[in-house]
Amino acid sequence: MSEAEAKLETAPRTLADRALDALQDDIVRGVIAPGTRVSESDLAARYGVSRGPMREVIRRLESRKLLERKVHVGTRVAALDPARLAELYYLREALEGMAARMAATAMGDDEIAGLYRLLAEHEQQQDLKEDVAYFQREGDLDFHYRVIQGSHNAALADMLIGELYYLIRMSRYQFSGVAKRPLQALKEHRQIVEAIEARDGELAEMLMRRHISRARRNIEVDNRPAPQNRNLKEERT
Amino acid sequence: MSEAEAKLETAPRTLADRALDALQDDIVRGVIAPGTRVSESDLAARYGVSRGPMREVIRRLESRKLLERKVHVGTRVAALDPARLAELYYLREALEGMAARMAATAMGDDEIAGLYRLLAEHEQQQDLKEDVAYFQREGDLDFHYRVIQGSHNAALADMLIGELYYLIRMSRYQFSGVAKRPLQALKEHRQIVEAIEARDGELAEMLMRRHISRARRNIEVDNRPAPQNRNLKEERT
DNA sequence: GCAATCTTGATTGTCGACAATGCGACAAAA
DNA sequence: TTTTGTCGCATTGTCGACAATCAAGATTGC
Repeated sequence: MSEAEAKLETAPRTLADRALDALQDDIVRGVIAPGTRVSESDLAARYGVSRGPMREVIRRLESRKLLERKVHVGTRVAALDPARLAELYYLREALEGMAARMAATAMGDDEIAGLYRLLAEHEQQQDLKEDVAYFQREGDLDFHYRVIQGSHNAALADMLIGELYYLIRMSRYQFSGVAKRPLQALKEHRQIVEAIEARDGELAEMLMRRHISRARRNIEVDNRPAPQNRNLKEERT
Repeated sequence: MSEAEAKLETAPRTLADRALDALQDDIVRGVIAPGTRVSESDLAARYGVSRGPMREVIRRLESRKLLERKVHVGTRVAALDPARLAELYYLREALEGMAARMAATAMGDDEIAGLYRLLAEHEQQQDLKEDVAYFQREGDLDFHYRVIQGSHNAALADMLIGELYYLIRMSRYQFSGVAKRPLQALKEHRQIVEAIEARDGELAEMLMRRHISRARRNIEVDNRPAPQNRNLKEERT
């Protein structure tokens, strides 16, 4: 499974670590609905630990913005309104753009070859046309993970994968309609890889930013819940 | 004091919160030297709390990368080698570039006026030429804080101010030679503000990125400790 | 003299109990 | 009927004690 995050066996895992993974997974996958109020005791009982470790878990997930806490009141699972999600996509645009730029100069030839192999896999799955949305969902993240890692910037990778992407993954379970333009997205992926192979950092950054910007606009028009004080008549006409 | 982060009085503060602020400040200001090994009991005694709240504090500072922890072994204060610091500046370049872009369209006229006032203050202090480095040090951060807030992107501001800037501030205490080009930096600040006033997001982003990129190159040549396996002769010639 | 093993000390991980705080229900008064 | 004050319960915040683990020094055998 790719969800294990490929941790080294040598790292000893504590009760809190296991509970962290379990709770995080339940939140990301929506097993615990967004906005749900959770109590320390309940969570502790649910994951078979005491309140001590569970408090640690809560603090860590709080700093990852997966939980929201009010002192002396309680904790609830984070809820992503479309506005907040759009904010996150601006973050992705900036950070992954930089990642693509750095990847163009820092990636080894073997890594680039791996990217091409991944791309080929996705294009083949695309031909099969079965469960496209799901494969594309995970495959898309795989692609982005690789580019991020390819930047060889540990701080950048940590911020993206260790903090931002949990929320992105959660949003994909919350708002189901994600991979609506898989063919176009795949083309854009290929363009990005080609720019990286050409060692053209500027181009790679620009393409990645456009790629993510389009994804953002896609979700923005998708869930258009509260047209605040704007008159829609003009557009409709 | 500006260090209080201007929190609302209504937010109740717990023991752990106070200990967090105190320890964080001691780490950022270098009162506890980078790399120092710290034990939970010692810290708990030092800040007058029990080990429970102190463990929470440690977990939170760990996620802010101010502490590094190994399970069953212990915790030590983060040490910033120049390479890691450069990584952080690439993050700043990406994120604050985006912040400047968004600020150009999102900032209100009053906020822009405030930016100009701040700029005027700094230029006046610059004229006095007394303790330039220190003023510039804090003033520089004030400027960047304002642009970040001006983006009106809560997630972006939170990531920059709530996570990245503690490390940046710490680096300024660790590597003393920071504000080596205050006049040039001030000119660049003014350019950025003018781009924001002109509502030119693209230009504001470009200028901010160049501004931070120059700061990065500045620290890179400053502390040049380990030229790994690169031959410097060609560049020197 | 050197290496492998054991023991010891300290530190972290975990747990249950107690104190402090906030929220909601209920009742009483306007 | 509405509002306000009070009470009680549930949840969080805090603490001290016990168990598990690791690092280092002492010991023993070769």
